[in-house]
Amino acid sequence: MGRQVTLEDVAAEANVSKSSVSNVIRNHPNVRESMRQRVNAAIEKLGYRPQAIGQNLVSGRTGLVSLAIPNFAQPYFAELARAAVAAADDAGMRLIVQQTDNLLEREREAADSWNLGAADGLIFSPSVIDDEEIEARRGRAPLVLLGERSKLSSVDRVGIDSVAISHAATKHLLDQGRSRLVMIGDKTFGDPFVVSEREAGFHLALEEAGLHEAGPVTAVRDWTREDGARSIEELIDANVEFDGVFCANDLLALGAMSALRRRNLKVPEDVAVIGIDDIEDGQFASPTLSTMFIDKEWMAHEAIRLLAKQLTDPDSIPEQLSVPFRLVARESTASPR
Amino acid sequence: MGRQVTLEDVAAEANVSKSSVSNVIRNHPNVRESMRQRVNAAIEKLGYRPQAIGQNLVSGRTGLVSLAIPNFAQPYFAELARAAVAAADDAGMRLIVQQTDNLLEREREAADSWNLGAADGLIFSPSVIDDEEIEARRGRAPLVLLGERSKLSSVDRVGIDSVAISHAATKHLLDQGRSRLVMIGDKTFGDPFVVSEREAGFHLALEEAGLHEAGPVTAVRDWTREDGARSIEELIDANVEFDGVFCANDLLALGAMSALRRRNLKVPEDVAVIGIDDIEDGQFASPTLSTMFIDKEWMAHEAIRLLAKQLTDPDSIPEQLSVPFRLVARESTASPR
DNA sequence: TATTGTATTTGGTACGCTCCAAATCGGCCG
DNA sequence: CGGCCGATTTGGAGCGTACCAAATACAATA
Repeated sequence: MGRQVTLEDVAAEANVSKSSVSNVIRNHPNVRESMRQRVNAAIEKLGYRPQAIGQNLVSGRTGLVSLAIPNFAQPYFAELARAAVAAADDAGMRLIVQQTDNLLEREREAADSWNLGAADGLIFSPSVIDDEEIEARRGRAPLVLLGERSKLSSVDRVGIDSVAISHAATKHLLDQGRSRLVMIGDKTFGDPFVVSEREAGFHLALEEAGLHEAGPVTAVRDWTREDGARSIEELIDANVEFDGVFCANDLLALGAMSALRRRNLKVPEDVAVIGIDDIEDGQFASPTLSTMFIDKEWMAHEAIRLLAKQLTDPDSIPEQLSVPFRLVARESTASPR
Repeated sequence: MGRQVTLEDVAAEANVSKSSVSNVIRNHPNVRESMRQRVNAAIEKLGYRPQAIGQNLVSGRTGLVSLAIPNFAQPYFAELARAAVAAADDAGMRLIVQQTDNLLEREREAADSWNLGAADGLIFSPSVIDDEEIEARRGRAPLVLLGERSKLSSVDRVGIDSVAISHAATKHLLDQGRSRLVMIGDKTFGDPFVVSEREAGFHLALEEAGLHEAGPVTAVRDWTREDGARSIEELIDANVEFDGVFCANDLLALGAMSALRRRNLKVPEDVAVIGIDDIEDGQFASPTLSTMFIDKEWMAHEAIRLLAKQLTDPDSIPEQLSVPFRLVARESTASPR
């Protein structure tokens, strides 16, 4: 099978120089019409397609950005990925994807500048690796972190103010008249920083309400439906009494609702449930799930913007942003009448 | 800021030739220990990282594969993407992602060999574009199609036997004692081939059961929860009587269940619902959703295998595979007692 | 027609790395 | 100690494209 057609082949076919072909392709202003036609004819005839590799070599850029997130199938990240692909597209970039599965080793690989491969930069949503290590492993390539806020001010970051979000979610439960609250999702596994922030927000709201005796916070392995369901069963089996559940994310909340139903507890009559993320499932769950909306499109858009900024100006000053959020009250936290 | 460190810089630092540095990096067998150490020291000192672009240029390969699917946020595709990323990783490849949003124009771009960019090949799950056009637009680059079966035998394809799957799903509803069936999801929008296959399976099962008078099949714009919900409301508003709903995918089914609940119809007591895909949500829906399991990991794995095969042998004979599936009966189709 | 200035075209080099043939090294045998 | 041979190392030629300075073509002017 014939090898790839190159610029040079086209030049030979059209009896012109490589440069002229290049000029036509990149439609350089000063190209005579006759030249354009001759070259285009040759391109057509040979079925030539510019090969990105060659272009990249010259420019030193590939237009590719690496996106490293824990799990593409998890709705929050799936929605984030969707937004990121779209945002990258708008910016004329493409995404190379990596999945860390919340494994430290995989996150290390992702953070390691060794593994950038062809990408011009990295957008990384870390889970278990800590900031210092990310900082240590990053090369000189552009890096944008996604997710929780961080003490690190040397890196561009599109953050989530988990304390404020959790506080608002918990306060909503309290406002709806719930007072015996539990939280699902704590710091035992996963990103220690995230969960402690979410837990902090939870406790903060309880204290503001004068509930100094905090409800239990259950540990989960991952933030999945299974874990949410299991947590509820453990609480019930331990005879914990509660009328409100704050879940560290919507997936846990959906799992929790599923287990509550299995144990014949009615949501929201017996127990109110609220999550975080506002994934689409929540709108169609039964009952519909109250949650904290997080603007994933904004996150993706800003992440791409920050990356582009670094690409343009490697010495730009890092920004730390905080994503917009708001309460979305649905059936799962309706007041018991 | 200092530019990228190159192989040549390392060679200069270590006082050896570029070739030797290259040998050490690619750990060529015949390299003396002293050489290895000297070079590694220099690499360490300069913080050198091989730049993929250079390697690619020589090999003509980037190790990147493009994955084009409609929507990363849609659970079926999210799960497929997750599996694909993992499978690519196992094969030492990485994925560049594209999202077509079921738009013909975007699918054309994806299919167009122009847009392969740095990728060595393309794994494409088409939705609205037809086979002939894909065939016409593909260059010589490796291509693997995902999704429905096709008449095209000139392309590797990991197919879904939609007729058989829909037939099995519909038969399950009938087996559970339902007889007034409707189907949600038809050929008006989206991939004409897919839906007509799914519809064909539906009708086939009805005819086998002697129900020659087929139930209505509602058209949907996309295959989303919203569309599933709207379809149910339209059916009810049109006073259609039914005790079983076959949905072309799980998302439609989840939307349908949500609307049924809103209209005070009990699932499965009043109406049984079944979907296709076995997305994770279904297990935690209320009631849990019966569905047809489709092995997405197998699909992803085979797709990568086929792509690798084409990369190895460009003249290999195209294969058309059919993904394994099976019925997963859950609460939503339990028999009314 | 010679001249000048502008519009086009072109040759050649650089990009970072791999690979291969040729050169060099080092040890061993006679 | 010279000669050999296998083990190492090295120079240099690409890989496909962009860019730039230099060369050439063309048109208009004197």
